[in-house]
Amino acid sequence: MATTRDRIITATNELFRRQGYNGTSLSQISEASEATIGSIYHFFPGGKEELAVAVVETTGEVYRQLFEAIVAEVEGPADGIRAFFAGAAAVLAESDYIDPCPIGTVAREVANTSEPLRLAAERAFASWIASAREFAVGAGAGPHEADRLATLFVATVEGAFVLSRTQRSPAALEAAGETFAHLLATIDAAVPGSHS
Amino acid sequence: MATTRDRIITATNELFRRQGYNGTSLSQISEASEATIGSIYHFFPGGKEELAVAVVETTGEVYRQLFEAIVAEVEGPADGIRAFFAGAAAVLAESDYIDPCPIGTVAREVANTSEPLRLAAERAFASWIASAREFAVGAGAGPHEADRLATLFVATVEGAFVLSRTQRSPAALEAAGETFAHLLATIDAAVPGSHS
DNA sequence: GTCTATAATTTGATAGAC
DNA sequence: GTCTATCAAATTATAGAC
Repeated sequence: MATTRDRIITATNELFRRQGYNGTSLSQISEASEATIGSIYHFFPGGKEELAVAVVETTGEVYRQLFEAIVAEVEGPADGIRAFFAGAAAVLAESDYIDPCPIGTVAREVANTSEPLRLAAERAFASWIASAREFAVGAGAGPHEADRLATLFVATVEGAFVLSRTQRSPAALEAAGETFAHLLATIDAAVPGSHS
Repeated sequence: MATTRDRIITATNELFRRQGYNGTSLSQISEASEATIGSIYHFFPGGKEELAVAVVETTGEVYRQLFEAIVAEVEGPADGIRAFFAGAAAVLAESDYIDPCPIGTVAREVANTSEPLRLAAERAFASWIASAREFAVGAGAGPHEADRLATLFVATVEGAFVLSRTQRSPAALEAAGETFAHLLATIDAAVPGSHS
């Protein structure tokens, strides 16, 4: 059975996915989590901002593990990446195009107004990039190429979420999946940066 | 001299870039635009939502023209794309990493709560994709490949904005620029979709 | 077209009983 | 740990004089 703290984080995560940080009120969180405002402040004395940091940290870790699990269970890096984007597209369509990732939304909203939240989002992205970098190295990329591919991968995932969600179509995620699979399959030619 | 309506749109655009839609209040817009709340409702009777639609439409058109101007003045598609991403990185760093594009932020915030705003963002993205598609065709892509590259291009731009802004580093935009220039330079091999 | 005044509601946050 | 009651401030929006 979920603890109160977990219920609050889960409910906030889902509300952020639909409405973002500023669009979600504590009263909504209280109602959705079946916890009183007093309980929320008991677990997160810093209020909404501290709660949001916890949500970003939790989600960042969950998604990092999810990425690693998906690509690990498929043979070959190109097919692993393909499976990842295909899975994301399926989840998005099933959820009626609710944002899969609250971190990107929150980051864009508050990067200039809340430094603790910006840093939490930066840490989450950094952990994804580190994970993707390892994956790229396993696919044959050199350290420099792996850096670049990993950074671009995370950016592409976030961007494809924005587009697919707005268009209510998996097209952007599909385009990203196919192109990235190709980049991994032709890894030496794909990244021209080794001579720069 | 700028009309009151233009001042309101410009000020709102800049506030959305820093704080997003829900994080920006009408009183802030009133102060920044030096127009009273009454004037705002005079020009936008539908209130904040109608104003935001106008901001998204205006910004979408401005950026479409900007993209076309940048790639037109450089020789060769690969270098044109490189110039585009390099320019975006420079603007971002100069502006202390304020979001270059309010549309992506607003789209993510309200895609599930305001259909008029979601549709405005979708139209803006569609116009960019159409412009990029023409560019890809000019670079030698077939119609199918051009569709895919153009969609991925817009997604990559948006995603690189999220990452560069959160990381306060141009790395993501640079990675996107180099990889996209390469994709355009090797256009037949880059998009494996023609046989699918 | 611009202004002030204000209505009605909601916000994030706190205090203190239990 | 959970609850209710409440605060001060801010929110979108409207009315009506000028």
